[in-house]
Amino acid sequence: MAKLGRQSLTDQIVSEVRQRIITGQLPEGTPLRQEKLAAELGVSRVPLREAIRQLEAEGLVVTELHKGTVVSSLSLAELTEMFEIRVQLETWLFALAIPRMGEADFALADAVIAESAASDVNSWGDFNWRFHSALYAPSGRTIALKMLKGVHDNANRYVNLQLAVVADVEHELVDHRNLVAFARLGDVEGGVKLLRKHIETVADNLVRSLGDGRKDQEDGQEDVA
Amino acid sequence: MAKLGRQSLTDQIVSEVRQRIITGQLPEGTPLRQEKLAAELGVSRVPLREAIRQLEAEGLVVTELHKGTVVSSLSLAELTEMFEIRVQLETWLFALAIPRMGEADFALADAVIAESAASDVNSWGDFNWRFHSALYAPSGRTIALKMLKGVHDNANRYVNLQLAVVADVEHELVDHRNLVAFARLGDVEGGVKLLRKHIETVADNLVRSLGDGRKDQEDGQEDVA
DNA sequence: TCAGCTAAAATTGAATACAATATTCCATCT
DNA sequence: AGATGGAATATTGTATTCAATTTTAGCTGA
Repeated sequence: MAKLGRQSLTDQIVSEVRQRIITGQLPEGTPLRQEKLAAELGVSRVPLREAIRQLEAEGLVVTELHKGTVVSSLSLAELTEMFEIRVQLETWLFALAIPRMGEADFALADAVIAESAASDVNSWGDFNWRFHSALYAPSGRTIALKMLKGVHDNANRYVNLQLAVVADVEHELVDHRNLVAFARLGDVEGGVKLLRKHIETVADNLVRSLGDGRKDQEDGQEDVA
Repeated sequence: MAKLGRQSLTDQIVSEVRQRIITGQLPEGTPLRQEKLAAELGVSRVPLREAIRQLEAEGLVVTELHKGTVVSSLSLAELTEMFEIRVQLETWLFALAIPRMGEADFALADAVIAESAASDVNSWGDFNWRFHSALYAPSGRTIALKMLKGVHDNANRYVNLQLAVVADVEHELVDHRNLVAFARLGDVEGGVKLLRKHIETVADNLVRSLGDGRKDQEDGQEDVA
């Protein structure tokens, strides 16, 4: 773990542990043993504990007093809810963004698409966020974007698990290109409609593919409408 | 600061400092001097630093490496955005909740209204959250509710500043009663319409009353539509 | 008076040590 | 064999100490 110049140990630990969770190196339910993990990262427990506080705020880990911290898990219902939240926030942000977008914004989104198309499937989660945030950034809603990033990060570990199916990525790329096309046309209604459908499709595919391995479905929760 | 049985020092510090920020005891821009604050709270700096990490994740404070932590401030644009986010999430949650509400849910909301009507204006922020969360809890969307609580908490410090105007609280109470009435009738469309108007009115009043004292308005941001 | 430099003081970030709590292991009893 | 109790071990939570960085104060020179 390189000591980057202007970054505290705590921040570095947050990034490292978050990455391990998102990539599945630290699967859900894994206890984070402070002594062991601190030794492995070559730091004391103090910055690690601070990092754990932050990761907990992000919902990636859960701590119980005097019992320690485990990597959190999302039920299918919670995962579904996260995509619902994405629909609510992202359709609004996209609608705000489209009338404010210029050629530089389209070019940026196109660049992210090109880069992600040429890249490794394991990087999809990162590129997906970069694409979506590029799409919404012109809205100027910084707080919502920050909240949304948290949602993306949390859902990404499951997205990453599912992406052995490369066909899904191809479909998502097609959608991404079409979203930019609608934005270029200034077609808010069409863009928002596709975005909603895009997110719902991703959610359906993910929940379906994960549903086989998860029998602890919470009740009282409907499908993404 | 009483030592409650099953709560870590860090959690207690989070609550205490959050409360001080929300009530204005720690105004925006105030530096949090770790040594001084830890001494005042009768704890070491270690749990205080952990608490600061959590408060930072909540957006209530901002930390700069090696320079310390200050109570965060929201621009008018950011405050406006928070109410916009509330509109997006709360109208959705309320629409989901109404068909799922039973007499116990209405009674709970009514009880919060009665309690807040009989209470001190300074408690309004807490009661307001309790009311709104009671209204949406039947939706079953726990993640969204948690995110929403963060938004309410952060905006509350400004709500608390403005509430010298008691007339605003009276109007809000009327709206609250009418929201419950719509829910009782199962009128999703009417309820959502009133809720949207309710939140937008609160936002307009707040921004208008704060606008006089804040000349640092961010540009490029529209009014709540 | 202002600018620049240096040392001292203040503050933050992290390591180490100590206290408190939970878990595991072992012995004993039924 | 299973249950119970106690001691040892592991782990977490927090205090104290040390190291690194920033800020402040004072001095000097132009």
